[in-house]
Amino acid sequence: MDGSADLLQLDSFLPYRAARLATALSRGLAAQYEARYQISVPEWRVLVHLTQESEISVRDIFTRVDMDRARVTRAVQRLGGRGLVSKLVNESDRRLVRLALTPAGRDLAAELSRHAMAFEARITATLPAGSVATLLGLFDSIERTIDDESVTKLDAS
Amino acid sequence: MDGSADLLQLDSFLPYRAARLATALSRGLAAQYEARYQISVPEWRVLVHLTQESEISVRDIFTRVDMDRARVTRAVQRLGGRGLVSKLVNESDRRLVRLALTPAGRDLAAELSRHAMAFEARITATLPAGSVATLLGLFDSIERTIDDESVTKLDAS
DNA sequence: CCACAATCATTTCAAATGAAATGATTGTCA
DNA sequence: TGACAATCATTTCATTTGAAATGATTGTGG
Repeated sequence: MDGSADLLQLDSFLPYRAARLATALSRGLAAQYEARYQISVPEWRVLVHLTQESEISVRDIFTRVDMDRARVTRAVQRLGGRGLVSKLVNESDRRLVRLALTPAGRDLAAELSRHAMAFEARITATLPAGSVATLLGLFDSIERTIDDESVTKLDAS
Repeated sequence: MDGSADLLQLDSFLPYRAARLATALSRGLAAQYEARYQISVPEWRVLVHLTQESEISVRDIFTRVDMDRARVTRAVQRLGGRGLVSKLVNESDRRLVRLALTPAGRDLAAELSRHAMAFEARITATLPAGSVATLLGLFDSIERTIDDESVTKLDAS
């Protein structure tokens, strides 16, 4: 009856802490590449994603990388203008675009990857062994639960 | 010598996964209140922060809540216009503003808190016991390491 | 085969964002 | 005390964002 249960503790509230962590990591990482290579966060994501597989479409990227279509399109435009990414029409389905790294883009992406891995290594070096695996596993679980929740809602409508 | 070490695996890259998790949680939470109460994410943060302590300034909020001054100012303006937050001049230092919840703001904040806690409970219910404490502890460590890193850089300049 | 829905990428446009400038007030130190 | 730096909140302005509209192409049911 003391009412304490209806006061949210922001500092231990997971969505808020996740947002704070993501911002801190994103800023820390961007400090490694933004000024030096003139690459924005959306551009970084597109470049690194193109490293994973070649010959993919705009849709392939934005469904996996948590950016909407417009953001991917604009990042690709800037990267294309700098000769880092090539755009060809997919002849078997002319609605799709075939994106790929140019040689210059591949070089830059490799450079960015090195900085990114070094940054992550510095961050995780201070954590107990196995922490990253623990984090990734919990992140997976949480994302699945959120997906289920929104699907459930859609069903009810 | 096979070169695999210089390819970043995006799906297990902590900054990327943290960003994805934060977006998913933020969207899932916002779905609980945005449409129903006409409250944006920055407004939500200001309201809930005002729940923690009363009589605080714009600066108090944006230093703790990971939004810049302009964003806090604008959120407060909207909340003030709806009669949810009051703004008074701090007489002991007339540069500062004394922000506080109005009775209507207090009611709404309590309502939002309930939804938020219920949402978090649904998310964490599926996780192993103690997971949230583990997550928060690791988040703390990572944030400290990032702070140290940027401080180190400033020292060198 | 052909109308119509669906999908893809881009563009448009209004709103949000954040860095820098501004105005007001307070702290400092000579 | 009085000039000057520092701090607070707000505003300005150029850029970014994302929802919706558009145009182009492909899938589908009759």
